[in-house]
Amino acid sequence: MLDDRKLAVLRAIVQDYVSTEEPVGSKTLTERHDLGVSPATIRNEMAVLEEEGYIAQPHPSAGRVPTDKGYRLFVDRLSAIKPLSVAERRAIGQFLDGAVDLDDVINRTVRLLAQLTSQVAVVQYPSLARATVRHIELLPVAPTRVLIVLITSSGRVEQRVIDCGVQVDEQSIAALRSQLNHTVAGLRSHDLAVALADLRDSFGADAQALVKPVIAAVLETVADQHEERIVLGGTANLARFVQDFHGSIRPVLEALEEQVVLIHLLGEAGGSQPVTVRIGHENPHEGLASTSVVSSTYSIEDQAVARLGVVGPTRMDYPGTMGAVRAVARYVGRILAGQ
Amino acid sequence: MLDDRKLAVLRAIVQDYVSTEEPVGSKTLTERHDLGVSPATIRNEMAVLEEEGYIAQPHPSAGRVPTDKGYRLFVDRLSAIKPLSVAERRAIGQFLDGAVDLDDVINRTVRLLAQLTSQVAVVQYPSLARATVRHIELLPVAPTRVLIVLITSSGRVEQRVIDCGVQVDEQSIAALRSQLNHTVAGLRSHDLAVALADLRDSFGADAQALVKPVIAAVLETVADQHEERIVLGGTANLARFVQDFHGSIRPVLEALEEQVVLIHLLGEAGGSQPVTVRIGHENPHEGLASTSVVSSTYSIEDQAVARLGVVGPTRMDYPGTMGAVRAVARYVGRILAGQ
DNA sequence: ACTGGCACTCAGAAGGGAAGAGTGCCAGTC
DNA sequence: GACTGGCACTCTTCCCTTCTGAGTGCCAGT
Repeated sequence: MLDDRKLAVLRAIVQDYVSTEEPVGSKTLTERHDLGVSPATIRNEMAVLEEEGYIAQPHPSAGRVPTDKGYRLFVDRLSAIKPLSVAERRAIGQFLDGAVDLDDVINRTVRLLAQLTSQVAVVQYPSLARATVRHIELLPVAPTRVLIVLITSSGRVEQRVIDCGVQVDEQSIAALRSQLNHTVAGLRSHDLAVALADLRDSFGADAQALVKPVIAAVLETVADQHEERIVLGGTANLARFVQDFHGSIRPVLEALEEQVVLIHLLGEAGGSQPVTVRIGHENPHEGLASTSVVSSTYSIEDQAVARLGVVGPTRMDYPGTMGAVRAVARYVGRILAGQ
Repeated sequence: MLDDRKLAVLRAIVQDYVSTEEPVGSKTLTERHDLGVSPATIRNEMAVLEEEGYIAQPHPSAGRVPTDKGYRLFVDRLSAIKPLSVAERRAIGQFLDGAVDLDDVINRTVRLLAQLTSQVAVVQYPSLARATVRHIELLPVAPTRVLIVLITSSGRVEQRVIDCGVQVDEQSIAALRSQLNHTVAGLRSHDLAVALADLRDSFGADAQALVKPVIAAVLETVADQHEERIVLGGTANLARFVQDFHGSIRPVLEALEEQVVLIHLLGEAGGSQPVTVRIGHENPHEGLASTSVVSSTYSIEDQAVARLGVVGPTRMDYPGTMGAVRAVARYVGRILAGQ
């Protein structure tokens, strides 16, 4: 359907539009790119591209602008991820190496990504579900209340206070703690659930007032996918793209404030590609219809644990952004593995 | 210097400007407010107010707009904090009552404040320095590494991993843990530092490899004022005030992204007033020169622990915002005390 | 299949009143 | 002496028109 020259024209349009922010016409296109044909020929090609829905005209006598479909084709077939420069890579490494703990790594990552891409960065904390439980701590904080602290292999700490209803003594808490830790060691999600259920049933009826809520809370914490923590940074960068968002960045800011939206934003692990791109309306949320999300999974010791990415206008530098996201994802995984 | 009528005029100007978003002239002023005199008289009063620096003209033939100084006078002498309606109070209570833990309380608070005031909300986590340490937990996470978890009376959990350099055994960790907990019980900042130093010296030379870094880390964590966690919400509301910020909300968003700025933003406990207001240039940061910050301390069981507030354009409804901030601060303290 | 040329369209800039809001000042009134 | 009505003046804002330039589609010619 689309011969090589049409693809070359589309590529040129995307590149020009991204860098100039202005609809691109046939004449400027031939001037800036060595396509070897005249504007008139380009016009014919453009007419076809428009008919097929890859480009569009903002108004009748303006140049062309890529559509979501056009960007999609560009990302899939017309461009390659652009590796970062050596200097950039070194800067990333140095910046992340200074981190002292998990929180610090995540915070630094989000700032780094935002700065590197001049866009909004989103970083998810390493997932509980895929991590193993390293330790469970139980602490009485009031006569009937127990604080549960859960430490995972990814260094994440989850806490929760439960109320047992009845008075609980230090001794039974200590007993339960040691049993719990013995049971959970190294287990992942499903196996953990089974093992904990067994453990719960092994306690006598008198201990259930304590054991039952504690184990329920542990299971809930582990299973609770909704508790995914996500950190956002670089929202100020949005201000540079007011025009791309039809004059108001409000809907975008609103979407980014909803935790639920954020969680779905980064999407699922995208099969074989290292970097996933969601363009415009491919995004799940209305307010993000004119944004694109470039995201990637990061892994700790070959275990995919979470995702990170950036949100920007559909008119973004895809190759560069993809390169930055990929590079940062790799480094973060490496840093976290070392901790 | 300023007689009652001039004050009445200033009050009317502030109220009108806040509600209409437009410079207010002498004629409209007499139409909307029952000042009992003609526009010409008002004009004379306005001329004086302008000379004194309470109001200004955006351009020669426009109406008047309050200056920072004008707002200041309005807040200090011309208005009273507006209590929330019963319905609003009930809504606050219900919304916050649903919170399950500290994180949830803080998150709900920030959302609540943002929605209630239609502005950007800022909430600080209860301060470590003023809280007592409820429990310290030590967990070996690797041969030479120990995870320190610190639980404060305000329900906050701080974590840190340290590397002792040498291999440490479970037994000495357990011993140190029980000693630590025995020592810190109920102590606040300064006393805690002294007690911990004593404790450290009481250990033998062979144990110092473990004891020294652990105690140092505990002290650091407790003393570290910079680690104040602050949560932000409702930034989307900024978009509504683009005009107030000379066309770009970028500097504001940037300022709000800097942790350091945020920490200084809420300011210090403001003496006797329940609610502190910082207007325009009174703010410490350049980017916030056309915003005002309304903040308040919140207390847990009469112990002031942290602050919360909102950031909005200087052209804001001060009485209403102050009422909302005060009410939320009270409720949060109450909720946290109950947990 | 490509190109040059031409007529056409339309957004956006530039210019020019006209309207409207607001001001300062002054002379007159209570 | 304080207040008011009136008046001349100053600006912004809005709307209208005009003009320019970029860009298009189409067609006949190479």
